Amino acid sequence: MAVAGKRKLRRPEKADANRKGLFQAAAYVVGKHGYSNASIGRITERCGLAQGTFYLYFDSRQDLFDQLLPAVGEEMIAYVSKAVHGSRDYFDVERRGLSAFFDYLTKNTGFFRILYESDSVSPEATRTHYENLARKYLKVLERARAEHQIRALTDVERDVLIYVLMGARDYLYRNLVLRGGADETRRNEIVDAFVSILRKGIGPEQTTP
Amino acid sequence: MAVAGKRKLRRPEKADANRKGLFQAAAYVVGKHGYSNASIGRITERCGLAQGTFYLYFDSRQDLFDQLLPAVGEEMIAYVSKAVHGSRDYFDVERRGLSAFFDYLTKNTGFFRILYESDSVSPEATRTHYENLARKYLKVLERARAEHQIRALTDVERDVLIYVLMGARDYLYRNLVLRGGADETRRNEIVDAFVSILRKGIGPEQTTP
Amino acid sequence: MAVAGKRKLRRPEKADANRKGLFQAAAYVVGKHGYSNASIGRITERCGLAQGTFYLYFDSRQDLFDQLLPAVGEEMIAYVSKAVHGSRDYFDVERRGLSAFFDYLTKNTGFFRILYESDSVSPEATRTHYENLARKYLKVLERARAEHQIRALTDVERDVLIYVLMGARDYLYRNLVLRGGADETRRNEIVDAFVSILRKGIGPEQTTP
Amino acid sequence: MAVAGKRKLRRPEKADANRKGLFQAAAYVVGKHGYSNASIGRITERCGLAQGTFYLYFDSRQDLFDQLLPAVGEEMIAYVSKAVHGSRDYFDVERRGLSAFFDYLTKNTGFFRILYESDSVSPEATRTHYENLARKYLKVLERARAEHQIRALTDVERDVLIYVLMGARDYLYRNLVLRGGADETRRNEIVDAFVSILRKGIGPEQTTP
DNA sequence: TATGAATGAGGTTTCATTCAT
DNA sequence: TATGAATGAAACCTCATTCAT
Repeated sequence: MAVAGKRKLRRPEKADANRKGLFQAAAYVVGKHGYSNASIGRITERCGLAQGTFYLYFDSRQDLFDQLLPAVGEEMIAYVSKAVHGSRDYFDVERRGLSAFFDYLTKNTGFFRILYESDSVSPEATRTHYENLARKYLKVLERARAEHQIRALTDVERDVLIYVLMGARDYLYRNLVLRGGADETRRNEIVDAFVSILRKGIGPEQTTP
Repeated sequence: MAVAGKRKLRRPEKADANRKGLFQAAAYVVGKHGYSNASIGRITERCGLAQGTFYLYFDSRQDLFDQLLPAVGEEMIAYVSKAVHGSRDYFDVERRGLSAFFDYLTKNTGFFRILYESDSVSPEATRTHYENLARKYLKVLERARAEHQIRALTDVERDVLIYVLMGARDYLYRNLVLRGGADETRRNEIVDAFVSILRKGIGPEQTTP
Repeated sequence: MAVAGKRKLRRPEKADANRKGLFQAAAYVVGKHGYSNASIGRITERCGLAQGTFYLYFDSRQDLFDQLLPAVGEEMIAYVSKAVHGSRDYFDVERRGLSAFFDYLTKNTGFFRILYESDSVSPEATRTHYENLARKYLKVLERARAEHQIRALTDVERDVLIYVLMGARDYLYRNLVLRGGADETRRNEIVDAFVSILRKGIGPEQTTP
Repeated sequence: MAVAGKRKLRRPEKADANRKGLFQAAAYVVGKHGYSNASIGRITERCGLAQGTFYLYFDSRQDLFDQLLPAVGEEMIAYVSKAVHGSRDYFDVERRGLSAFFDYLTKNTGFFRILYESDSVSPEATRTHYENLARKYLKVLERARAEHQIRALTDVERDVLIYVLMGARDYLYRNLVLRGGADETRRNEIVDAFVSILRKGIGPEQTTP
């Protein structure tokens, strides 16, 4: 006690801590039980606050839900961004990116559920998240093209590509990694196969005469 | 009365009708209000049955949810299958398939929600649905390969491809068609762009010396 | 049990009984604790039903409050009407009416509170009640005039009179009877004094030269 | 700073200002939303104080309510008193008094609600208010009698009269002015009709042989 | 087989009051 | 003296499920 000093939080710091605590608790609870079972009671209990306190930080349960995915989404994006830093070329970015995505979701299974249920609970939040994501993809693709690492794409091809890439990460994780229970070796195979298809497509072999 | 006959449904027929009625009502209500707001009351009201009657056909609300997506999913699959019948080659199948998928979801916006929320409400049902779908894709791919319309794929490439295709349909519809409000022209462009990427990939152009 | 027969209520009878039971319980609870403390829990507990059952008979708490005063008001009006039946003339009607009103409120102290708080809780209900009452007064006054028991009144005088009469009953009860704790003798004096003022007014005596 | 002086309120002055500010805010909030919706939060917010500060000036919410009506009631009484000053005779006092009462309530609709709901929230406050009022009436009547402007009244007649007058103001305002939406002309008619009834009563005309 | 009244747990939200700052 | 974050007890309402008819 005499030693302390550090442990005591000033008023505004405490407020920040509570807010963050509620976000974390919400992420945990929604990730584990789904939005519809994420009651205020469960959330506040988990971070040691009273139910009423919740309303000092959020207008309503919906208000929290509207902010949840964008908040946790940034974290995921940051994780993946960091992982792809220093890649050799565009296809290396995709390889590392998909791999890091698998990693992140494996470690944060909750994020998975937050993401997938968000669409029905808060379309707005979902839209924001996907826009954040799309912006990221766009930047990467533009640079890749500038450096002639990928072929020229029409505008619509580029838009389509962005969502194909997003969808791929999602579906590959859900169906092959999570449901398929893929170990590291298998995950690497998956990643390689994906990059191979992405690079070459699946058109028939050119028979050079 | 004893004479009657035509108009009156026999016992098992009536039971079947009720069961089907409940499914349809559930599809409508879940599609419109989401699983969590699909109360037994709303569902039974919509098909003119009493609340209690529900439990003669389903063990519980969950039991219904576990059966709902596979049931309505078959319809969607049938719709798409029919649309691709008579295609020229594999890429024509993909073209028509994606187009038909867009059509179906545009006409049956309810299906959309049943599908996307299903994952959190009944993972089992979702798994079944995606398995049905994967089987379909597999058959098509095998035949395409047999007829040399696509290049040779490793086993893992084939698995990856299947889920990339599924994810693409999902994400393209959600983000470009639905959210983007694409008209028919734009939808055709999207479909073409997708098939083009699928066929050729996005690797850099080969510069022939 | 073998004897029974009478005790068992048929379905629709029971529904009626429940509805009436809720009304009575509500009248009691509101009369005793006021509208704002008349929780659904208290009301249903008092008539031995579950909280949820309440909503089979009323859309909401407000819905009940919107119906409460008119319902109990009719009872009061009927009580007073019966008491004035067979009066000698108009002033006898007023005398007996006021007396009966005092009686009714003394026996049903709850009514008092239901009436006075109703204005802020359900203006609609209050309006309905006062309209019912005004109609009653009007009829009595018209007949009194037809039989030349009161002097000719202008239209606005008649309107004013009606509300003066209503207000008098209210204020005399509240201030002299209830608060003043009047016994029967005193109550009779009050009634007589009121009728005397009503009949003669308070203008200065005519000094006949 | 040390120099200052004028603008800064001394300690007790500031306390007084806060107290008065809370009263005013409470009058506004109760008048607009009713007692049951007059939360401490709303009241303090309106006068720019913190919630906790409330408890430096009042023991509890109830404590405030117990003082509110008498406080604002004085203002109304003062308004009416001023308006009747200089009247010709007693009936002129009643005429001007009723008229001023209508005026005051029309301008201060909030007072209306404070008054009518007060009975259930704080019977004590209500009693005090009506006693203040009754004293006023008594004085006026005594002088009127002394000057032979009204006929002789028994003690009980006088008591009854006081509450009939009070009830009349209340009911006429509520039902004919407020609900009836009376304009100035109509209001004057109402006032005149009331005074006429008050003066002459409604007994049948004397037919002088 | 079919009904629908009845249940009661559980959810979100409000708010008077306290207390460390 | 003044603050406002924190509390936690209700309150209203919904709904899956049961069961007597």
